[in-house]
Amino acid sequence: MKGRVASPTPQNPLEARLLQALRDAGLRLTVQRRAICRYLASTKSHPTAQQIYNALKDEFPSLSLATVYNTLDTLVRLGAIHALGNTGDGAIHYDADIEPHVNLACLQCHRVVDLPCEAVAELDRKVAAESGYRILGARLVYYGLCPECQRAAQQTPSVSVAAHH
Amino acid sequence: MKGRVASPTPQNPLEARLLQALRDAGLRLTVQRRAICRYLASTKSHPTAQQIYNALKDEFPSLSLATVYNTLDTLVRLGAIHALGNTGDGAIHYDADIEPHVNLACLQCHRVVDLPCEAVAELDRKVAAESGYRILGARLVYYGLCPECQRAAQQTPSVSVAAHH
DNA sequence: CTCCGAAGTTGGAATTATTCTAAAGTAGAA
DNA sequence: TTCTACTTTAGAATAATTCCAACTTCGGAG
Ligand SMILES: [Mn+2]
Ligand SMILES: [Mn+2]
Ligand SMILES: [Zn+2]
Ligand SMILES: [Zn+2]
Repeated sequence: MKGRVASPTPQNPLEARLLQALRDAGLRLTVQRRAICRYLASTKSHPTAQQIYNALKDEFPSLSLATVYNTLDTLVRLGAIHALGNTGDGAIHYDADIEPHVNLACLQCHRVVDLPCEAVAELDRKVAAESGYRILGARLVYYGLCPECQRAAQQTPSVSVAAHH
Repeated sequence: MKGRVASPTPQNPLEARLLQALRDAGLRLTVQRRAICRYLASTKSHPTAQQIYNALKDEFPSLSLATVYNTLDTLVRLGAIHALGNTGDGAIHYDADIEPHVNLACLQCHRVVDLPCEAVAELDRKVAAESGYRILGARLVYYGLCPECQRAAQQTPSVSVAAHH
């Protein structure tokens, strides 16, 4: 049968990689960490800590936002996920996909999408070889206005780039 | 003679570009904005708002931190400088050099240095051509431990990556 | 040259994402 | 099962950034 509550070996390879990173570091695989890893691996939305918390609090009512922050920080320090930074909404967005690619962030709607790009792999190699740094992660983001928000801006040409208030 | 108080046409091409971006946008070239642009163009240190403020407050005692934030925001929105994000010190670092290059951020000492890289120009072109976004800026950062901080970490192997407190 | 309105600056208050804390819970080795 | 170091938790604390309303400055009209 396909019953049983939880699958000990996750099908999602992204999720498996995150859990393995925790294991390799000698850290415990708690329910909370599993849930956060599962959520990170399940979405391409580049979520913030608050978004992860909101997505999980129904299933795990005792989950604390502090745990989400702690886990994200741990995963970033392990190099298992990337911290892309703020996209205009004041919160840091995270990316569980560490395969070489470029991220496009919209300053208007705050969404982040991926752009496959072979040149990034070359970049990774060059940085690893020449920088002398111990690299933990990358933040490869181009920011601006997505196609939809550009259209929306044209229909309401009221505020120019110079306008503050 | 080489007297006179201020040079109307700055020698630094980076500074000239920042001022021209403000002019082109129809914005006023105030003393504060000039000073902030001059400082941004004068350093390769990828400063934060507070660092810029600290560097200028002796020369401009009335300068407000709010003005530094406003000006940085304006320059970012014009695409004249890049917002690289937080490097572990909780503050956003800015880069007045928008020529294609990679930035290396150290999570320990919070310094950011440049790594020239021709592959980035290709990346820029690809993103401009294929993304459909109106690109305002880029945040091309690899983060980790700089050579110096790696050495320091070896001599004090007390706290591993797993240690929180 | 003087006046006026828009744009810009200022200091301090307000906001809020993130971090800190100490107490309570639990994974996992033995 | 037992033990303990590692984790989680709720809430307080921190501090970067934004907001605000009053004041100043700039550049053009008259
Ligand atoms: Mn991505
Ligand atoms: Mn740089
Ligand atoms: Zn958008
Ligand atoms: Zn360092």
